[in-house]
Amino acid sequence: MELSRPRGTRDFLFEEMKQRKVVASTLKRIFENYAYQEIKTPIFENLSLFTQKSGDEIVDQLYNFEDKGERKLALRPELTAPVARLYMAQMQKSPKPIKMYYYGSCFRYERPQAGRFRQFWQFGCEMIGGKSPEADAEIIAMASHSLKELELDGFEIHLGHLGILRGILDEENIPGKTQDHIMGLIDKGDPKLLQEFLDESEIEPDTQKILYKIIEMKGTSKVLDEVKELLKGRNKALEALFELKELVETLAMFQMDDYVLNLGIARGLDYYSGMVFEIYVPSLGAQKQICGGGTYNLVETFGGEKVESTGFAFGFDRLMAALISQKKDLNLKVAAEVFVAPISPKTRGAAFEIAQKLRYHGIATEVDLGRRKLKKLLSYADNLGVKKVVLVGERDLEEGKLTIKDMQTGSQELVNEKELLEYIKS
RNA sequence: GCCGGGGUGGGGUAGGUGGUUAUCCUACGGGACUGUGGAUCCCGCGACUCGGGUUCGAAUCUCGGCCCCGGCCCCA
Repeated sequence: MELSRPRGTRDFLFEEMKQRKVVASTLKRIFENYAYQEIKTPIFENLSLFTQKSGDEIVDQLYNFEDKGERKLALRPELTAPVARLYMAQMQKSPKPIKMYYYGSCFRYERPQAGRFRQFWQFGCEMIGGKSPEADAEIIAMASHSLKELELDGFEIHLGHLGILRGILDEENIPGKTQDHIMGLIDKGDPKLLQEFLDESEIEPDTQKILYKIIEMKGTSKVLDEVKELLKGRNKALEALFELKELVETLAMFQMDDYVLNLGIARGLDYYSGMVFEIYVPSLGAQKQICGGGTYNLVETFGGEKVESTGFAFGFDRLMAALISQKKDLNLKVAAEVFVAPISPKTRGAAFEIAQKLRYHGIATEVDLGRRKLKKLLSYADNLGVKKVVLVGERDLEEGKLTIKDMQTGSQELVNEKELLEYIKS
């Protein structure tokens, strides 16, 4: 029998699960502080949900199958499309903006490597409707706030706007498909390939120069003025630039200044339309991106009424990898706070009574289930990391007392049975 | 899909020019030891990724598969 895990999957043991739980609950707390509400969608969807958006090519990158009713299904490769589907089906007439977040695993049929698995987790959010610089700013501020709360060091937020590049190309009457191809080349970050393509295209040399310059533009809000000069007379691109400028000004009101403007961000996706941002942790290596998002128009590509949305998702596993590599103290809980140890077989019954009492009062408690000797119990309790051991002895019980051992100091104290709860809680 | 490096008890490891019973730490089980024994000591359990080849003999050499690690492609 084959007992190994499928390729690209992982088991998470106690310690790792605790770390992941701490991080997930921190993110939940922050998102909820920004008035986002959690949703959950199915692990599998109709295959067409994903092919409609990204074309049939993606089929070889996802886990798809036919069920017994010959329905074509796929394990979800991401969560934006399912959320858009949910919105279309049930929320189109809900008051805007709709703010929701999700946490769940996604599946892609890819070659596993650093920071890349076949089952991976995304923690993200979508704000549907209510597009404004304020909305975009709040989202970016929330992403940044989340990482600060987790005390992640060395992350870089890169912020751009696709409307600038698209605007230039639109005004040159470049057809959509060609535009997508160019954006793809820009996203790759390989100047040679881009140049080769542009050389063969019919794009004016002047425009080409501007494109090259813009995708190199990085830095503080000063670059916006430089870009403005470059874009003289190109109204569509200027409009996008103005939007970005407004966003930058609004970010200042959200006390956000730790980002880099990067007009070379293209994000391979064709449904992104406006502001885009990505967050990197360079120390992670090849898969350094831990977050990506922006403004998009997905609902429209699904045939719904046009509504602008903004969203982003953390690559949860990469975020974990970054935090763990920085050895962040994640406030891990131990499995049990208290261990109840019968000193002799005769007090086992009393030990269960005490353990149940503690548990009903919300104290994580472990008790001897293996009829082991005291030495083993103390050793086990030590391994568990409990703070206190309640020693249940015959002689003490006769006087209505219990011995409580502090595992850190080794000191012991006799306590009245009735005062146990108070003593433990203090 | 491509390139490179790997895989030894539950966890972490030594051995690698072929040659007795495969090293050590830890964890686990038992005992010294039936109310303080979380210590110490003793005993025990437990592994060469899988399959083929070379060989009298393979953890070691060789070929292939699987999986892991790193990189490329891709990355919604």
